[in-house]
Amino acid sequence: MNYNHKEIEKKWQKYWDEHQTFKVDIDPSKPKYYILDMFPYPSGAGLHVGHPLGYIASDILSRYMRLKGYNVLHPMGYDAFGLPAEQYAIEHGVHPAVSTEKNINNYRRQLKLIGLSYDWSREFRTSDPKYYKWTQWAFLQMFKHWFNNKTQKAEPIETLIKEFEKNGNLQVDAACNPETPKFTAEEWKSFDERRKQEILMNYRIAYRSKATVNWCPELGTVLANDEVKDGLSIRGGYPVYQVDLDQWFLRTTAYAERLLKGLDEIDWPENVKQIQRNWIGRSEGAEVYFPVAGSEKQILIFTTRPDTIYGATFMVLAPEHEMVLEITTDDHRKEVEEYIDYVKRRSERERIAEVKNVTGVFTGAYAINPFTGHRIPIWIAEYVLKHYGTGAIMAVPAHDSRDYAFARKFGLPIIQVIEGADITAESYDDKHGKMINSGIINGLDVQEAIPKIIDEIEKRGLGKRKVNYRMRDAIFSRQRYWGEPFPIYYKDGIPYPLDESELPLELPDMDDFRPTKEGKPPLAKLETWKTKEGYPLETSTMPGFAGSSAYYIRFMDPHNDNALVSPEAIQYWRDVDFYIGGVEHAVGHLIYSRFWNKFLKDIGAVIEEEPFKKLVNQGMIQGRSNFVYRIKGTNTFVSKNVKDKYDTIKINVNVNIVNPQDDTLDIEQFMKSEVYRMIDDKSKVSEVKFILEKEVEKDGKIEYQETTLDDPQGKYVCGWEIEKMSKSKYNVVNPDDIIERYGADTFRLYEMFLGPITQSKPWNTQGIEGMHKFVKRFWSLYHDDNGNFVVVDEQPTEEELKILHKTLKKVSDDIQRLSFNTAISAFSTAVNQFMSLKTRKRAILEPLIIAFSPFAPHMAEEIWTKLGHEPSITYAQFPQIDEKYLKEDTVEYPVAFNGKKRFTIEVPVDYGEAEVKDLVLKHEKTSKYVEGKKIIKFIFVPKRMINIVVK
RNA sequence: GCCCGGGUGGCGGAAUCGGUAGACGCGCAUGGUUCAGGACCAUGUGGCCGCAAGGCCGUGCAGGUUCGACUCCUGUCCCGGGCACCA
Repeated sequence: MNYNHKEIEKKWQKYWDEHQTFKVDIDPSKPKYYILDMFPYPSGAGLHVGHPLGYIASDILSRYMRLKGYNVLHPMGYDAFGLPAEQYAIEHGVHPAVSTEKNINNYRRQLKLIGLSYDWSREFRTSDPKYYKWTQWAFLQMFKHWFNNKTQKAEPIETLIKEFEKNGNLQVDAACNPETPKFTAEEWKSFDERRKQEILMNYRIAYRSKATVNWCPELGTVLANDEVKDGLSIRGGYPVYQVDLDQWFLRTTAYAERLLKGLDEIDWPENVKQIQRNWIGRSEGAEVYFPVAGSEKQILIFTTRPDTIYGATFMVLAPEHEMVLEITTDDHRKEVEEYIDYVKRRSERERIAEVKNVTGVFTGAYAINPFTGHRIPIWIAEYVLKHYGTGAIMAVPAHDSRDYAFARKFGLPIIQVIEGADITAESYDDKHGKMINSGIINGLDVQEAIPKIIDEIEKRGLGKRKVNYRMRDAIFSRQRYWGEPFPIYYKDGIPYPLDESELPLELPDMDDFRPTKEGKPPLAKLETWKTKEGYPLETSTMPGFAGSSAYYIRFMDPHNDNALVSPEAIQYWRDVDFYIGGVEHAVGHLIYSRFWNKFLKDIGAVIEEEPFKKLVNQGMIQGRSNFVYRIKGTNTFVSKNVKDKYDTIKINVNVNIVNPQDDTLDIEQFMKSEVYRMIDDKSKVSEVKFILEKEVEKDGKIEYQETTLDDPQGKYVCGWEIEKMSKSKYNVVNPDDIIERYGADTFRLYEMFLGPITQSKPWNTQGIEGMHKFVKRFWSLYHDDNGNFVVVDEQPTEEELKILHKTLKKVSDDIQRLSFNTAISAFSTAVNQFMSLKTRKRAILEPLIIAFSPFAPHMAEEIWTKLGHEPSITYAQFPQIDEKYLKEDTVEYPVAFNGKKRFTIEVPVDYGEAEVKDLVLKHEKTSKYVEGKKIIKFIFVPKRMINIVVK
């Protein structure tokens, strides 16, 4: 019998399961290597062929590293809490725990079918109380710590209390709420419990605060900024509004500097680093106080262009700025209040849609420009954001395009302070040029003016140097059911932490998990949601990213009930060496994880500053969609090449009823399954008509003619396009089907062969045939036509050894640089060569199968045992590469004349320039190109090429 | 608008350091095998001219540097992604 993938793959998957082949433990005698896939959110749809791309790549690397003697930690688990399961539950009445369980079982089945070498003993899901105990624990630690800016580290809140008792907060430099009042030790001691807790809350790393948040009424929850796009929720696409609510936050901004610096030390794709830098949004500048005319009040602004302060001709505050109503004069109050109201009602989406239409109103108040002494009007406008900087700006219309547009619209003065710019039609925003009209900095270049003016600002006590970040603290609560409960209870409305001994605080079972009509979380409906003393517990739950923030740590020691991770485990495994996943997590998960890890490092729970040393983003596998064309207003479908004279609409048709070779539609299947979805008047299914096409040759050219169903030459040809693979486009290819037909080994190889791992590329089911052929050819190196094992113990030839060692070298290099497609090419070349040499020798074929085993592990195991070894090939040793066989005796040099290659010449490898030159000049073909010409230069690049310049 | 990627045969892609462009595979063509289809095997396959030998052109486009450019530089077009009133 010949190669039977079904039998072999089943056999070895069972063996791996029963023997726990990939189970790892701490082993100080071996170097560790931690390879992690971004764990999946198990959706009901299961895996399509695009999902395993990254898993297969990391699996090949894992298996390769094992062969190289590393102790490889390669785990898998499930990110199981979150909105989709709950949304599904609400719509279908299935409890999220039930649907999650079902989906996980399906995912596990599919993953095992691919032959992925996970240590399944470490599997967990984030919705398991044993797991989320440690998510809650980490939250409690964040609640009990503050961030000391001086040490750039989290410290226990007790140290802060001690300092308050000693010196108040006058000498404290902490990441805290900017509105925290200053107080002395005496004042601190005089505060009551409520006041003390309120103040401490301003310092905690996990804290509760009223804040303007993205409220999505349709989902009944608050969303993080990265869960909102263009004013709509990413999940569901529902409108999102800005409202003030009490929320839990993580003080991620405290770590802004460390998050930024850390990026320089890690091996991540440059674009992901760039996205994170952008998101952190560091900018240097100054904070400056502008006094309000005729008042004691001052307005603090942030600017990155203090050099242009002499050109500041007005000020603008965010409409939500707390001083707006204080400074507004009575004759402008009505307008101002109306404007604030107008801004509040607008969703972010509307604001974005109207970027070019500048709006704003005058408050009636004036400020004094501290450098020019001029009275400048104070306006409010929605283009100034409450959350960035201080929520107030000095407007320099000559050198800022937004201020310029505003000044032009409202007729405000424009003063140029940088020489040479033409500001008649637009502002000059560049940071180059000489300062003019600028008092003490006149004549300086912008770059010199900035530090000088900041020095002056500081000297005069007007403000100070300031680094500002665009990043905001992460909102950490969701008004939903299916998430981790907070280990927090309320006494007199003040939040207190549960004792660690009470963890995990388990999510109670509920039947109706819809949010209440008033927008209260589902848990608020539970009478029993209280501590044993009867204090009410926090009713919101943690967001989706909570459970995924430290899961990589938990995999190091997944069943430890006494600690997140044991000291021995973290000491040994330390961090993730290789992390692979989609680029869509560039800011969400990957920022939160880095933050979480840094915090855990500060409290001594982990060792490394950065959690993921190397990151790779696999590309997307796109689908090939097919379309049918329906003539508008009818139930008639017209074939692609004859559709142009009709007014048609194209509709995605299920790719499984279209022949991938020529895109012809299976009309019978179509009538059975698809038609109903596509026609307008469902009662007229019986009237569905088709206009087919047939090819006709006319004057030597092929033309398409319309024809009907009863014409045997007639066919319905579908249109096609490369699109994202998704259920709604009916272009999903299921890995189960592919594996059933071709086997997991072929599937793995084909996914890798499609192209570079980081690149997106279309799935093409046609091509897999070629890969299947290759796998069978590989198998046939070891077997005859009747399936007999035919490997023999004979001495290999020099030629065979050369092919083997070159292949080993190439494959080894390619795996290390993640170039799996070229590694497979190398195997293909080698197999072709061994086939024609009829190589049957153990000394060649045994090393070859070891090297191939990361790619096609099932076949490799089978051959390995036939070669007489004990299973499993997993812990075999990667063959030694012998340099001796990589060297050639001769080099084939291309010989070019004036840069054009004319012929090649075979030269012994040890020939020097003089000998090669001699050979080339004597060569019969050379005369043709040098005849009647002069040789100007002879260029010889050893082992590369020869170029002769003639004239 | 700004910031990253990327444009190579009919298709997926290769060329790792400036040195033989198109490896490997799909598809296609021809032949063998077969009652036939399929499977398998062999050969060919960037374009143009040519029976051939050979020649010319060719990595989005236009220039430049170099003995030599897919690779480096300048400009430009197109495609994909990220950010976008961020002071």
